[in-house]
Amino acid sequence: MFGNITVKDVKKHVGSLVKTMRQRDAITQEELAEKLDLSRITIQNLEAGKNPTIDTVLKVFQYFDLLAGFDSYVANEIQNNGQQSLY
Amino acid sequence: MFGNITVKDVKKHVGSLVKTMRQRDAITQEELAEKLDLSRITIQNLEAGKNPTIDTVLKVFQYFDLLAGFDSYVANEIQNNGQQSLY
DNA sequence: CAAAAATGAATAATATAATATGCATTTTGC
DNA sequence: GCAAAATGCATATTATATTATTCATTTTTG
Repeated sequence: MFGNITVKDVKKHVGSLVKTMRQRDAITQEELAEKLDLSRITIQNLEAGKNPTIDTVLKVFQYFDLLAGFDSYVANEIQNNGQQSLY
Repeated sequence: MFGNITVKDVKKHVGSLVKTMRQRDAITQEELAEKLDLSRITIQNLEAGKNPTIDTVLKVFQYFDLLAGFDSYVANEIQNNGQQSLY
């Protein structure tokens, strides 16, 4: 089969999300980096789909108000998988 | 106000998710690490809410079949935020 | 179009994630 | 209860993410 998502794909998509949000708010990589106490290069690498730390990703998510939503997503997965279905 | 989710909180929750999935499948940290070509310490730190790379997180997600779902989540956020609402 | 700003990308230095090892504690299975 | 396995945690080393700097290219805007 094909259509299998790879880790690399997802990193690219996370980068695209950051770029999308940043452009929506019309701020530069430099401005975003300053606000989050990161360097412009880190933002650039993130947007380019490199391998950031989860801290970097979550700080950006927090800035764009995506953190609570992501947390809920994780909590939901725990709920769905923590206990085997009864059926 | 209170109830604000922090980056640290989310890292803890991601760690909890991994531990939950691993225990559901009844495999050890060592076994999971071997399968993903990571060390037991990396799995342990991940579960403990330390600061892993996104590669580590996504490899684990992939193993537990959470990767496509997460990718869809990201794609959805791009859709929701890429263009300002018309209303 | 021209100037300025922003981005992509490379190199080198620093900070830190990933790793190996060892040991104490906890959990599991008999 | 006891032995074995699994986990938590500490230190030291290695690999790599982050950073600073620089320059080429692209995009913006006046």
